Amino acid sequence: MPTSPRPADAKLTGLIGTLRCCQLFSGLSAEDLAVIAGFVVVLKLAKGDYLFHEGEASRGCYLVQSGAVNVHRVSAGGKEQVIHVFRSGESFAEASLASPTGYPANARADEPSTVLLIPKEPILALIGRRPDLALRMLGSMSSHLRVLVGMLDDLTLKDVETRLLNWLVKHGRTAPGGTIKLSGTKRSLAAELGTSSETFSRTLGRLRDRRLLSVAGRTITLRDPAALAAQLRRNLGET
Amino acid sequence: MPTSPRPADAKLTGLIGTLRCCQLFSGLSAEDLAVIAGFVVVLKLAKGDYLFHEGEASRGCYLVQSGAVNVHRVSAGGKEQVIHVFRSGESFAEASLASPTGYPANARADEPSTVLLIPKEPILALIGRRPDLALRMLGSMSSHLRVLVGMLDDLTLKDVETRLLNWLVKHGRTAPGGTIKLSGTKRSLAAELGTSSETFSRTLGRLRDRRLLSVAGRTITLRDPAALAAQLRRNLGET
DNA sequence: CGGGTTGCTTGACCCAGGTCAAGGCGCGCA
DNA sequence: TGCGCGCCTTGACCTGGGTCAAGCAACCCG
Repeated sequence: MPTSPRPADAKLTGLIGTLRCCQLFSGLSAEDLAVIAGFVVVLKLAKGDYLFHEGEASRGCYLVQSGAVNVHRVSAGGKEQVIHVFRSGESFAEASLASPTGYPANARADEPSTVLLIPKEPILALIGRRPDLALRMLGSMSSHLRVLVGMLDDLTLKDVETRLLNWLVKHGRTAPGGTIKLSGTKRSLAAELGTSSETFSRTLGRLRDRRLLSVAGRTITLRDPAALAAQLRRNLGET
Repeated sequence: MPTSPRPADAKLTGLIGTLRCCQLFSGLSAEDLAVIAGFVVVLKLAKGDYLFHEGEASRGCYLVQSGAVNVHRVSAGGKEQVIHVFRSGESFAEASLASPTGYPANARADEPSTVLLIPKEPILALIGRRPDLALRMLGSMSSHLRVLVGMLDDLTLKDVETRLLNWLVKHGRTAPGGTIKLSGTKRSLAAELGTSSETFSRTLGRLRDRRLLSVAGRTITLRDPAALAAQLRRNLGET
């Protein structure tokens, strides 16, 4: 059901609404938001479309309106390392704004997605006039740094079971009845956790055998969230 | 040989010199530099002294004047993962300025060091007045992001030999006669490369057996830099 | 309906690299 | 001069997890 064409101003107010409720711009004044909405570019992506590739010159930064964007690196041998999957309300590639070296990674839609491109020049100009926006960007980048730091010690200090438990516990908190519906394939979740689909399958199977959860297709049901959390704590403690 | 006490203004101009030649502040006007020099705190650290620990509230960000500061995380089990070793002229912990969650890692001097603490409140205030400084901070953080991203695929996509080769080639470029003098112990270099001292020793030994380099105490001599670089390229290509 | 295609699971195998343990070596210090 | 203490090196061993390969189940489509 495609949205019917609307007058430009209605589209603008819709945009402003989106901008207002994202972390990056949430505190800005209505007029600043209007300025931003004025130069934002709306992009519709099909699953598998690339937003940018490693090394390309920066066009600007991005804000996910709906869907999921997978930011990853690929090694010379073609293996992908997922850096983060950004979902609705999250922004990324701010780093490319202030750096001459272009994008340091690749971004691809893992689901059909709508993404706002915030072009480089005008947003930099606005930052020059609105120091609080600069601070906000700094904050956003600092949280990305944190994510990366978190990934680092995930990958080096924790094994696959621990990473999976961590993911389950985190996503289980917001899931009614402990039922988690995967948005993508299991393979893509495996990649997000930095492992292969085989190992993922085995690890999940082990938890299932221990009656800690049950699996039906793309739905995972946590049967014993407390025990999962306990196991997670145990794993973290002994490494 | 401790420096003799000097009049305050002489100390200030010295400081300004240091500030001017670091990446973070290099383009600022003399008066802005003077303002910064006015609130900077000089810290002398002995080897092993901690600058901050994970979770502590941010006091500000830091600039290394001399020595080496090791920023790392430690797992529940006590293992350390080095994030980066910052040396003279480099700044770090900018991320903590704009984030309410405090420092996300630990920082410790790995050698006797002099570090400038740039306190949070005054530098934030200055950023509010100098948007170009904000852009500069964004740039600095974006390069830290790049470092982390680089570490990520180092740790996941490359083996120890490749990481070591990479390190050797990078440090060999600026070394006269291909002679590299380690600033710390081999163990600490191993940690920096994300491995154990045993594996490090073995890997280095293998390169020595292949006549690509020679080792004498803390001095590594590259006998065949071209072959090292070739090997590095080969390793990167096939993974 | 029958044959692709795509995704999941499982078994078998292998290997990089971590850990434990046992020397050697250099150095400061009494 | 001898002792102790960090470092480094080397050997032996073990294991997490990646890879290859083979079955399966679900689904789409002519």
